[in-house]
Amino acid sequence: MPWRVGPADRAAGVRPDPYRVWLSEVMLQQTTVAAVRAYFRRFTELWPTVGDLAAAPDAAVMGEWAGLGYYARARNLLACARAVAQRHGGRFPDTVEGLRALPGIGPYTAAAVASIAFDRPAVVVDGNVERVVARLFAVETPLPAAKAELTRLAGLLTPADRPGDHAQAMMDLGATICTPRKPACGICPVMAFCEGRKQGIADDLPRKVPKAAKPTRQGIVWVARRPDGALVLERRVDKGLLGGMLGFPGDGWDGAGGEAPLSADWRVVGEVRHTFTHFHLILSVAVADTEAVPLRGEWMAMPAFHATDLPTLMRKAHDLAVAAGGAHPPRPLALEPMANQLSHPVGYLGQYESLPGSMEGEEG
DNA sequence: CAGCCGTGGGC
DNA sequence: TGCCCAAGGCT
Repeated sequence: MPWRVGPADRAAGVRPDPYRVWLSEVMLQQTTVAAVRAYFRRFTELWPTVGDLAAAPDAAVMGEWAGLGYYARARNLLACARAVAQRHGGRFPDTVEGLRALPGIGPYTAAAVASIAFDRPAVVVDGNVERVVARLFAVETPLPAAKAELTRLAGLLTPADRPGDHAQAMMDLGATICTPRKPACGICPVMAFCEGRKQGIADDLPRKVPKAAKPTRQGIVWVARRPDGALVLERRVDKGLLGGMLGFPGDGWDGAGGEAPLSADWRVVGEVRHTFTHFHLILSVAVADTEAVPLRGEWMAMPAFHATDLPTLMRKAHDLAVAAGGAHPPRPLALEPMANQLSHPVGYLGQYESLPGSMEGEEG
């Protein structure tokens, strides 16, 4: 990833830019590297410093985050940037405690930024580290109950020397070798010390409590289309599902209830299926061609609004509604590819700076 | 502290 | 195709 500092620079005392480390760590919360890469590039192009981000309009940041998910992260990202700019003079705190006090920065992100950006000996525990440590010490207690014990054990491994490199090495080990399924124990640099492998249970660790089944909800969104291509959209409240994001007015599929945003000849043109973290959704998409003034939301059109500003569920509804013909067939809109379809995974092995044990000194 | 909160890729 | 999953934080 672009925030990484090469061995020569690191030897010269160069540390990664805390802003870029923080931004990438927030984006990587519960999100894959492949999905993050294009977003990280775009954000740092638009807003090279935390001050630039702090000065950005809410709608611009939410629109750029669209498609990445967990939208509270984007709201907290902006709140954090503004706090750093206004209360810390544009510099990130260089301690775990200082970082932890900022919005959207929890135990993991505080430790990661303190460790990677400031070389503090913080104990960095993400899902990768939990897995690596559970296997190394053959911890059979299921998560999340095992969390405290895994953190304690991870602390035993954290060195005073080069803690930032250690943290990244642990996470890289989990991402590339000590993987959730079919770990590559044969090429693991620490296989000799792995109690899980010795006991033949590494593949099954860490154990986790089974998750509840997802219910299926149903609902509808209304897509009002104007002859000039404008659509009726509304900004969702800053909490809950898709909070703070643009969307089409909908009914009670999210529990809020509601009616069509305006009176018109609504036609259901199809349905969209989407799965959220804790439920499946079957969403009917109704379309009407009208120029009426909406009771909810407002008419929006390019360039102020772009389809890529929508979260994925709404993007699906948008694409279906725009593709559906009507009394006033809209001009064909060029559907831009979603940003995260432009990125491709690349191997991490070439980026290793160091790993404990046999991979020490191996450079990319 | 358990529930809430997205998404796309792998199998 | 459908199910399962993965680099947290907030309340």
